[in-house]
Amino acid sequence: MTLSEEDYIKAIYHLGKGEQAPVSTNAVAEKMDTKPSSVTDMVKKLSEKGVVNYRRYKGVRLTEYGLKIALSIVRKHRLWEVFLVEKLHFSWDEVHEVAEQLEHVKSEKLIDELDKHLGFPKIDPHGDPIPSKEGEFKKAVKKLLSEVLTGTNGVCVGVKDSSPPFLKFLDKNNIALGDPIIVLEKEEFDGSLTIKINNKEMRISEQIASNLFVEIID
Amino acid sequence: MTLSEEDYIKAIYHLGKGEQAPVSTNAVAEKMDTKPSSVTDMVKKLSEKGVVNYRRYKGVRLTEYGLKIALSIVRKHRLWEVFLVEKLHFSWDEVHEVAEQLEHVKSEKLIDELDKHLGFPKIDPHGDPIPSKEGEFKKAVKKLLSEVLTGTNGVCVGVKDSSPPFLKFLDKNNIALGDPIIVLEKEEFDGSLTIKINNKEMRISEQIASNLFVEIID
DNA sequence: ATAATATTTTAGACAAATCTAAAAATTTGT
DNA sequence: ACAAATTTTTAGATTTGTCTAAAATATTAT
Repeated sequence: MTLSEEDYIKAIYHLGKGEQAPVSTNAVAEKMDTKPSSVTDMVKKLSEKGVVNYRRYKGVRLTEYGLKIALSIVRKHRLWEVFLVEKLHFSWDEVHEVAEQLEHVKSEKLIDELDKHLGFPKIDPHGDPIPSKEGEFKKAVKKLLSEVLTGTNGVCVGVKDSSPPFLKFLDKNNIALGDPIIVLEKEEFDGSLTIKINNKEMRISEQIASNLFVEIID
Repeated sequence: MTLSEEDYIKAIYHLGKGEQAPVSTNAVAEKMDTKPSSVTDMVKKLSEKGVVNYRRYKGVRLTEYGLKIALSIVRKHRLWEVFLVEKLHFSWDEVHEVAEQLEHVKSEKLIDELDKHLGFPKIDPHGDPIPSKEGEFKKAVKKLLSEVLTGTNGVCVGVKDSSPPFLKFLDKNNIALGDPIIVLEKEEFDGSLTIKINNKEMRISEQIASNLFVEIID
């Protein structure tokens, strides 16, 4: 697969939400910042290679083979994102464009070893799940922080209460959307939590925890 | 710079030994596994961009600007090689083709942080020096292991005594050419050394050390 | 149902990087 | 020094991925 082909496969995958729905030429063109006619050309080529099913004017869908390729690219992309954040101190919003380049590097051993080096993470810094080598992955689920089990890894993805005092609290404590979070301990007595966020441990009250949404792997 | 341009720049750099000597079209073609006519075309383009000096039939040389680019590519290549060996357990002979891909990833922060993550190494797993961000680097020097200072990082590059018993000894102890080596301690009494090789500590006699050449940074 | 609108495809052109075959310049051998 | 051999360049073609403009198909609104 060439660079360009891989980019198209990924775009079709992401637009296909899961995978099934056929994706329109225009949608792909917009996502890839290119022209619909270019998409038509590429999609024909991918179809000949057995990567997508395509009928003219009817949109395009990944085949099973194409889905496998897409998942392996997504896996690489997300593992590299974890690497950049955990090992190289990138912030979660800086990683995308670099991972976009790294995901195209071809070496099975590289990815296997990177996975091991990172401790086989199941979730990336944006809270999205990382497909296994075999292309399986769990869906991410949104829960209130107060409802997750001790030991859970997740990512902050939203607030229930968006009042200024609460937002100010988050800001003051350096908690931002997209931050990875781990629940280390739950205090039975008052429902307060010890969490690790941005590599810093802190304790938060049940009130706070029940107003913060996190995305976790089910 | 495109992928292809970067590959040509690197080839011209390596063939130029240091940098100065003009490099023949044929030599570049052979190194890049392409045809001389393709080299001529590319070299014209690089010349227009100010990367090389080129006069037809006279060969090609990097400009100062071109040299800077070459050194930044070499720096990236060698830092990735260190990463692959030290963090991902690649052996020194597996790293090249993967580093060849990684070296093209564009992100200044990525390389700065990688450098930091690796502890600012000065030498790659093949014993070649790593240029600094500013494009400076020390020359590698070949010495007998017995002559280097405690704490030195180096790479096995040859033997003085190539008799079967000595080679058998190296083999039995898993010491091969290309292996990275660190001198941890020198025993004054008998001149024996404690070294770390292949991530394993071992003690070797002065006799052995004075028959093994290592490449180090001066 | 059909006209207007929007989407998608086709046809033909272009730039980048490569190739082959032939021409031009350089180097070598005597 | 000059013919032969070698190296290098030119000219023209090819492939990949893209583009524009026009034609074909599908969708929508009345």
